[in-house]
Amino acid sequence: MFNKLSREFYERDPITVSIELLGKLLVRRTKEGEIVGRIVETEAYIGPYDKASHAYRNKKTKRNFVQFGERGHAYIFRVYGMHHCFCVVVGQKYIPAVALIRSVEPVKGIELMKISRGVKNDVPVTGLTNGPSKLCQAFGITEELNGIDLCGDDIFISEGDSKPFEVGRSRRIGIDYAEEYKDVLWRFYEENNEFVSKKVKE
DNA sequence: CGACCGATCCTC
DNA sequence: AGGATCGGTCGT
Repeated sequence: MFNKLSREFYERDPITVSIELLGKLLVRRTKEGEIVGRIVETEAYIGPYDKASHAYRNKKTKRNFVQFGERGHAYIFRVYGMHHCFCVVVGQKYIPAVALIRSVEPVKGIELMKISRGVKNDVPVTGLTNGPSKLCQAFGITEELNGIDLCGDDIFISEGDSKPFEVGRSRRIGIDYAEEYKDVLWRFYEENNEFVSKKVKE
């Protein structure tokens, strides 16, 4: 039914993996049911030299230690004291690097997503998962899942269909503090997809 | 040990 | 444009 991505998929160049994650399916299995979204927007963060990365200068902390571990595990962190972001540890082991999943297009479990997001049943589906913290809320992803292996069965990423699409790229969102790294084009998205979180120049 | 602030979202 | 909300991180 699903064709789960292998460990080897994640053990490649972080930029390449971030691009190739577009169009893949994020799958979450809960007791309430299965939730699936098609990944339409990602960002790459490469710890050793990227000033926007939580692991800049290879600094290992209580928050970011998962980035230094096995590839294909989930790095989940809290932002603004109330929201979560979901990343995949990628790249050469054991260099800290991740692909941040910024937006997905709902595929299955839309009713569950609406309940988790706390929105009324008649709201448009476009606002459900178009942002890193929105999709975490929709998928029930919290820091309890930090470090979980995406090669397992509770949450994983699968091959999608092979329909072609155009890849857009831009600066990353919300990292104005990152000096010379705030302008690198490490945000990737599917062109003309209405579930991409926001338009950015360049 | 205290102060600062964010890989965001929502409402005004 | 501004508030919510809190733990990690860093400076003292």
